[in-house]
Amino acid sequence: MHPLTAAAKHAITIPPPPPPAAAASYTSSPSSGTSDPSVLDLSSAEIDDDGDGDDDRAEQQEIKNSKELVMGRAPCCDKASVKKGPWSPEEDAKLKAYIEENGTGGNWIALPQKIGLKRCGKSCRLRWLNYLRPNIKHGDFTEEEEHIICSLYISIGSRWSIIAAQLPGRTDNDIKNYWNTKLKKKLLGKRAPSRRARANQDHCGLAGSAAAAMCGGVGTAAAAAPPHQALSSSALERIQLHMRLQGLYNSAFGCTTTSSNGGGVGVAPPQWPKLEALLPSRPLPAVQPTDASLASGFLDAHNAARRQVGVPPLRWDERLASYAARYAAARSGAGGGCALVHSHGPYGENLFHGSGVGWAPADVVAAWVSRERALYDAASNSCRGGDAAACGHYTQVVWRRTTAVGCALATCAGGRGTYGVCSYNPPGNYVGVRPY
DNA sequence: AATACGTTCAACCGCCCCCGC
DNA sequence: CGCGGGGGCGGTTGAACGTAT
Repeated sequence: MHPLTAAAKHAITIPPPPPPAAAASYTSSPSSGTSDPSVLDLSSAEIDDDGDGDDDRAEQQEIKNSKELVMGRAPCCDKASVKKGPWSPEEDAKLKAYIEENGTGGNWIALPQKIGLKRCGKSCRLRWLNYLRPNIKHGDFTEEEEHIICSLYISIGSRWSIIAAQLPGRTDNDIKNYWNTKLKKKLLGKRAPSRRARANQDHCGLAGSAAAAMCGGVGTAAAAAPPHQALSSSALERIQLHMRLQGLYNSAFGCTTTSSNGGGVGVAPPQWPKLEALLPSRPLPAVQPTDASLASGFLDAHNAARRQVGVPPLRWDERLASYAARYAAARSGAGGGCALVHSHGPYGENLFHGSGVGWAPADVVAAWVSRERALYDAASNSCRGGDAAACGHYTQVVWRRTTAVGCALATCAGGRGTYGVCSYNPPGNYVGVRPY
């Protein structure tokens, strides 16, 4: 049994992330054959056997389509009779009025027929979710929103729906567009090649900016490899972007990522955030507990959760508390950005960031425990809903072999939020091991 | 003024997961 | 338990508009 790498210390059985996360996965695997995201498996998904995966995909799709025809599976909607393209104000009004009056009825496919819209149900769903539903925000992303998007993108990659869940009023589509058209360029400080330019680069056998870089002579293993062993261009682009972002992000937002330990190949992968800790704003008066109440507040909340699963209580450890306090101070300072980036220290670690001030220790622990407890499935020792990062805080809180905890709270620079750190010893969240 | 090039963003496509039967 | 259908999601496209030459 090996402990997880520092990067994954706080979470268990994280599903394979998209290539940006995999890009940072040059550390050795502590537990081969697992879903450990720190393993970049170049031997499988990203290798295109004949250098033209499109042909394979087309062939597979053809086979699939013929099967579907034989089996008589109905298409999502009759493409011949549905309207496509931009929505008219009349269509918008029809859809909005119906949903506001009746809801979706739990069946998007049937909805357009009910209201006489010549649209695919999926198109209606998208139009409602991305444009018509109430409280949608468009454009004008704030610096804090940019910060959250960048922090999460670096950690979890292009999981736009998860990122959108942390930004009330924003849609995944909006965030995706904003990232691709503005934020990525802002961070990289370069212009993406036009489609026309990309088309001109296709003679290299690869498309996209990473491939363009290779055509220009940037030496990489993939560039040197014969075409049939090349990584897909999108994967390479995301790997390259991810590596560059780790460095650039530090200067842009004052974040500390693993690349600061030496940078580039060989460093530990970036931290996977615990997403529920990015909580919406809660305007409360600033009431900082005394040191004693802070300790007992954290300890009591932890031990209440542990009692519920029959795990022995933790004791307060001043050394751990001091470690947590130093890191909280550094991270909440002007250069730290209050980013949810782990310290890579010797202890287990849960991080918290809430907007505004006035968060009590019990609130912080509740943010880790209250929802995540329901997400942890003891039978399978994994998080429900497919998001394996979703219950890592909770499993650390109730980790049986952890005996001591020390925590700290700090106010983010400019009073723009509260940052919390709990350090645990011995650390928990080992792959393949049940918390209790 | 005309054309080429770049940017934005709504919408579509297709894959995958989950749930009900 | 397997299958089919619906919903969710990420990737991609293309029209509209802006800017540079």
